[in-house]
Amino acid sequence: MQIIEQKKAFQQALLSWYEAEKRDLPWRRTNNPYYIWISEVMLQQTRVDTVIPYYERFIEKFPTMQDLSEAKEEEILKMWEGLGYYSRVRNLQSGVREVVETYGGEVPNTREKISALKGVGPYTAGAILSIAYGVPEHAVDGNVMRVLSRILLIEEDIALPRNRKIFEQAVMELISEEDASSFNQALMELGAVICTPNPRCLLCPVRDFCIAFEEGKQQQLPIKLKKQKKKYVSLAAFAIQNEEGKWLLQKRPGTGLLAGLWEFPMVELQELDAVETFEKDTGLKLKKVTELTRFSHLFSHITWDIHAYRAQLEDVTSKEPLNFYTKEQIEALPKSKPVMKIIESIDW
DNA sequence: GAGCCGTGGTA
DNA sequence: TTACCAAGGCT
Repeated sequence: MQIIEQKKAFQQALLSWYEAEKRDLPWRRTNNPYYIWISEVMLQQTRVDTVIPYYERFIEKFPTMQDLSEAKEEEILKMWEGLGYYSRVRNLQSGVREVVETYGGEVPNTREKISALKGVGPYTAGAILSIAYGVPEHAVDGNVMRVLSRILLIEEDIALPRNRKIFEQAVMELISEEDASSFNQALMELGAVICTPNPRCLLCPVRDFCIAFEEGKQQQLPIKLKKQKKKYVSLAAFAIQNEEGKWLLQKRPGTGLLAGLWEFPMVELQELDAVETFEKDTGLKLKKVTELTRFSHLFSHITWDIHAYRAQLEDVTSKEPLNFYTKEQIEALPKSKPVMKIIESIDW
């Protein structure tokens, strides 16, 4: 394989470009393994521009692992509000607690130990090891698979998990032992700004090493076959006020979609009328029902069609205790995007 | 291994 | 508007 023979030249071209062109990102100004860890978790399936303000606020609120360890779930969810994939922050806290308790507050520096931490998979383990500690370990994400599939003309389906090891082995062949941190970040940076899905090959620092470019196949790579079908769910949400003007809110279950976030009571609609379905499902009686808004919210795998209503309770005596909150209290609770959209439609 | 788990940007 | 994407991991 010709690129292996030119390994040193490839490394130099890539690293020189990275040193000259790399973006000035907050987490590139530190080697603190805890901060690198936070950034890597936030960056999972999430764009750099989105992450930056969350990262800044998070390390300001929880500057040390001790601080994060002692935080309440409500606090950490609030700091994650709007970022998505909320289990990430619970797993992060769980992993940090384990480091504090088991490793004396020192993030371990071997793949085996660090991979055992909650929320740390093969990519994040390699990223922390190489970026924070300089360990020459692979950190294969979507960028790296796209970049290497082109440079090495790897035509295996990157949607299949078992093909990851092809790319991990390739990185271990090519990685710079002297600067594993910059090498791994450079591959990702290249994928983020040059070797994008629509590649800008004329600006590429390693064009001369790219087999796909040589053969004009860069647009056809990477091969990604799997595509998911979406589910559609129709929901009715009710913003219900009591006599004091407070609003009925409930917390979602601790696992699953939008786990632990707060929302107005919702029911899934089949054929029945929204009010009828709600009263049947909850045992509550509504009055003064008016329509608030209707919109769709797209998740990665589900589409919610939400009908939102404003209402009051006909019968305040309920078997279960109902919790009502003021506008100020609601603003302080962690909420999902759909809920925030409903709130925006309310004429307070 | 396939499905689940958010959100915002982009063509 | 639709579809796909973006520094993945868990079950």
